[in-house]
Amino acid sequence: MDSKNKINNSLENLRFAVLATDVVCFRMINNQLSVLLSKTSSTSIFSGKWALVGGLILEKETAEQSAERHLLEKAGINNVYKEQLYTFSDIGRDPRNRVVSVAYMALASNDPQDLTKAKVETKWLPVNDLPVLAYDHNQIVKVAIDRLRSKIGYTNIAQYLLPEEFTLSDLQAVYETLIGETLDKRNFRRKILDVDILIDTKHTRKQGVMRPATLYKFSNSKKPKLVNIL
Amino acid sequence: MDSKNKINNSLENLRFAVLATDVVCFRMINNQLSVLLSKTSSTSIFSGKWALVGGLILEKETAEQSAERHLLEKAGINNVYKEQLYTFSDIGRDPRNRVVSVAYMALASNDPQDLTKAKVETKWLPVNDLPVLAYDHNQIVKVAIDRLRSKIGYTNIAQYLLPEEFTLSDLQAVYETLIGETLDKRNFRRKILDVDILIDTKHTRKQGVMRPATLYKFSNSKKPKLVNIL
DNA sequence: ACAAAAGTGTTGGATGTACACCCATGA
DNA sequence: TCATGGGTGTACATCCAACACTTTTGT
Repeated sequence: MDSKNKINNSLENLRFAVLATDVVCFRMINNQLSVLLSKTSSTSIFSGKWALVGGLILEKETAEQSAERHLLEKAGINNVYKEQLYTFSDIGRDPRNRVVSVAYMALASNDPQDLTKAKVETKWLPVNDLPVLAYDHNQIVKVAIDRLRSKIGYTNIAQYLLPEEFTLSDLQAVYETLIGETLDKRNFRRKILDVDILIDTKHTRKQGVMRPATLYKFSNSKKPKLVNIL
Repeated sequence: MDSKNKINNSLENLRFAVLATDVVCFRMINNQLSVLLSKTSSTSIFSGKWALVGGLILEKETAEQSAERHLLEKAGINNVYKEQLYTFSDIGRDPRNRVVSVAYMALASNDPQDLTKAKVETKWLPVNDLPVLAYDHNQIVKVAIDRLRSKIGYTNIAQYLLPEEFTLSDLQAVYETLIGETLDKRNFRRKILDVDILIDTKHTRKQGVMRPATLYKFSNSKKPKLVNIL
């Protein structure tokens, strides 16, 4: 790469790969961690298999912008928490061409989809019950689950899986599902209230026949104090 | 992307980017966290500036293989701990072409270089004293430092910055440098020995005029138990 | 009055922190 | 014998885990 000519001459050879992004978008459904899938077109080599939402990165967008765009255009999801997960560059991961994919993890709360904007068929499946997905997408989901499980322990990331206002029982259920064990209600409440990241909204929610629960929200003004639940 | 023709016709347009990798290789020098830099060629647009070690990803290699290759070919470094850091895809990060870089963090112990294999001029600089680097490499280094600082708290990653055998004082110094505060010697030793990841090699190291220190090594057989130093 | 989830305190054990002196060695 | 880093124990405070019953509501 010493002269400009050399660069230009070889440029076509160096541009051998297509860039893509895949988004592992999680959401809690009936206390199960669920992932957003989209149906591949019936003419693709994975004809009819389910895949993550994603697609090509365009020349004038960053990987993150591309992930946002695909989430919105394909699934009608906008404005959710998102973080870069890992870049998958195995040579044969797409049998047709070399495709390098920058994967993202996204976390949504209830009912995040505006289906009028969704261009492809999507569905949510519990992560414990996934079929064989297209490409290496099972592997990508696994990496995302590991990341989410580990971050729940030392960050307040759980908030992105909940609506704006939620009960302490809702929050506890998210923790319990993600770490896979039950927690003591009294200890959980004391700890989560002690670290001072929740605000009592003074609202309550009645459901059915039980005593109404008070609703809390996360105080995003405070510095991200760690929560050491178990 | 419905027909094969459409794919082939547009493929050249979709291959707009060059893929590269950049490696943030850390090492402790005189109790300072230091990073490996390489000199850019004097004909590059960053003529003479220092940059991370890295380069293009080739058609037949993964990002990780490419990072390994560049570390070896350019800096003569082989067989070090390595983990994927982040993928940088900002549109203007290389002023000449669109270059998407998959960055890695590498951790080396003392004197990891075989300089007979190093093809370019390199040096190690303390991270607290870096000049303006080429491209967005200052930003990449910052991400790597943040990652390392945070992982030191809940993993045993410190081991990769030390030689095979080391004293407890060596290990404590790595922790102290990375977290930026001093630790109590007795508490540090008790905790690190309690978690049962170190093996007493029965060797000792004398240096200068002091009492010899016993050398330990990490027991990689054990499951990666966490160390909660501070 | 009952069903169902909300909400609430205490105690014993474990863990973490603060702290200062003697030891082994080579010069 | 001195200078240097190596190595050791205890007491107090704090944090964490285990544990069960009362409250509020709608039917």
